[in-house]
Amino acid sequence: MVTLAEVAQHAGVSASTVSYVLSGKRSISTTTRHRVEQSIRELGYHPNAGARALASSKSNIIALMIPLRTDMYVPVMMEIAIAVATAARTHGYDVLLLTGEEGPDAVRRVTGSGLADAMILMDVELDDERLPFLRGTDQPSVLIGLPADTSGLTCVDLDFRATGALCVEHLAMLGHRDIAVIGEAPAVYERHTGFAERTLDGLRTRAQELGVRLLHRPCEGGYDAMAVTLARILDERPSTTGFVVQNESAVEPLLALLRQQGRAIPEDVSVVAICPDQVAVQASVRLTSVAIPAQEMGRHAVERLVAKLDGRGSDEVVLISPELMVRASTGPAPAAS
Amino acid sequence: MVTLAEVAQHAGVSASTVSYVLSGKRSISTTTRHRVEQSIRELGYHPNAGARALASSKSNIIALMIPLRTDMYVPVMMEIAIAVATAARTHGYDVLLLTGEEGPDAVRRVTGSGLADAMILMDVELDDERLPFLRGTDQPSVLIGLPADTSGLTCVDLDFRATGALCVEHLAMLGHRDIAVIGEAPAVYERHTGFAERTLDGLRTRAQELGVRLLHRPCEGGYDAMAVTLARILDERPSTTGFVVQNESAVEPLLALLRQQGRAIPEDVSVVAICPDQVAVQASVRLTSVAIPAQEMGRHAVERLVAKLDGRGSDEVVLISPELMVRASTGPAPAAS
DNA sequence: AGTCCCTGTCGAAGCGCTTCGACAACCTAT
DNA sequence: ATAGGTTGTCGAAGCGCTTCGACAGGGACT
Repeated sequence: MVTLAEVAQHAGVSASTVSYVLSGKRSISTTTRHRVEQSIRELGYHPNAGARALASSKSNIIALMIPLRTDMYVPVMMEIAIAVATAARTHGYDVLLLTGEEGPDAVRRVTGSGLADAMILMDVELDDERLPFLRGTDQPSVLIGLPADTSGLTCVDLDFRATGALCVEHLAMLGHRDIAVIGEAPAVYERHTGFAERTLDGLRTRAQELGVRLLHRPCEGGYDAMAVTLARILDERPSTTGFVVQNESAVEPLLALLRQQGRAIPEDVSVVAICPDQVAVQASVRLTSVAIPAQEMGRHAVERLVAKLDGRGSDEVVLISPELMVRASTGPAPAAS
Repeated sequence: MVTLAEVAQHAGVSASTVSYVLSGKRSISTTTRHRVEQSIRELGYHPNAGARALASSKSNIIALMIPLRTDMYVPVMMEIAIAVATAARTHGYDVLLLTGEEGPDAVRRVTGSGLADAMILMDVELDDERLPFLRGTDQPSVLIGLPADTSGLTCVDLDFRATGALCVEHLAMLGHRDIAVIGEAPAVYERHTGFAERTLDGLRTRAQELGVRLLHRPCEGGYDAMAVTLARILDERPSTTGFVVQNESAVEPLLALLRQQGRAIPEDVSVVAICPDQVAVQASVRLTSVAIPAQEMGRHAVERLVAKLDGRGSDEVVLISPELMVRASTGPAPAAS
């Protein structure tokens, strides 16, 4: 393993000079710089991460805490994770992957050991148990998701309340008066995941404002669960003509079931999905949808974090505005029969 | 930040003693140990990762290189990543997330800087450009996937050849004589991803042995692509009654299309999928499938790697035996009309 | 009583890097 | 010609930990 000292010797300069060439924190003559760079290349030198971290108390690592459960939005999570890793690299950071398993302990461990300089938390619950510790430390952090109390925190998220409102608006505008919401699995609501509740709030509020009737039903993904849920909904409100689907894995089953019952999309019923664009265009009907901008969220989170690490930027909540893309799954409500 | 020295002082022992309590590398009297542990708890001490890495030349970090592209098996990748992270933690390792973006350079960077003690590579191509370097270094590594030449490497993968064979066998046993294979997207074959080619090989070989006719067509995921592909297949071989689907995102579209054409599953046509169990049971028909054991692969990879790091274990190829689970999507071939 | 061997503890030497103060060497402005 | 600034380089201290050799004290032997 090549060390700084060896490079210095090879280039005929002192170790500190090499260090300054690397960091650029002091001016170095062009000749010397070139000579050092040459030696680095020839010897194939890579600075030792541990020594660096020890001497500078900076690890150049960002910890990313992803949820352990895979009961929702797996592709979204993955996409965010990749976006975070990619964005972090462009700023010279590597990403440490933590699963939610250890919970608050992981946060303490990583902070305490100086393993990472900062962290990004995903799947934040409204009253997340990791938050008190995060507020109490000066380790920079960014949440992807929105807890109930955001004071002293930086958060990045899609504006799910606006997303809900947007979906209702779109359907209402098309004349739908009875809208059913296929929500996330009950477990998601039970642990008070912010985005699910906010979406619902947005849906309800706007529905009320527009005088539209709304029926919300949580639903596990999959065909069978969707079949049961749909039957109940149509039983309770046969006049339903608009659907908003939040649970990605319920989308395709819903479409199949509706078709099977002889309800044409979008002639008889309209469906709006909240899902990644890729899902929306790959479905059996090109879905009118509000996209979940995973990439953008990941990138934003890293940028906020790097800003904090550089002493720029402060606590703030970044809500990304939802955009509704009209495709082939929504249309005017059928004339009342 | 609490240091070893502070703990030592608080406990009234020397720093080395605290270190030995932590590592257990020398015997320590029960009294002293308890006193030290008490101090550690009281002061909330966490060993500094950088210092540790520097002094011991071990980072206790495993690098995990995941593919950047998201054109296939996203949930599988995610599940593996989570399994790796979880398994690594139980062995005292953390996981560094690398995207394939940097390619071989990332391997060199991480190895050279001592950032990680070992690495796990996913999405290995048959003739992967990262392999030469991996062979040339003494950094332990495990591949998830199987390259063409496995000499000097440790690999973990599902036995995709056997998987292919198993699918054909099952259909042949049920009397199907004409089988169509819905493969991965063309791009996957173009970059010579091992698993896709091996599966195909397994399918073809067994088909020949059993005297069954096989038609293989790559297919992008999604509804429209599947529709085109299916039309071509049925045009070319109208007598097709068995399908093997490898591309996860083609499964549901295929089912929908078949139904739409009035072909009943499993009365008229049988479908075998190669996909995670979760997908198989959530589909609109409970699918007969060979599961991709993501968790198991991740766990295995970590265990092999830890064995190497402990000086146990050597290069070897672990092929997980496929298991075909019969569900509701396959049945006897219809009598020839 | 003396020898030998454990067991438990300590001190000190690094690990490879960053960073601070020092200081030649040179340039510019008096 | 001299004082005052720059600029480029160096030496040394130290980051917090691991680990090696040393050694005191106490049993178990001869």
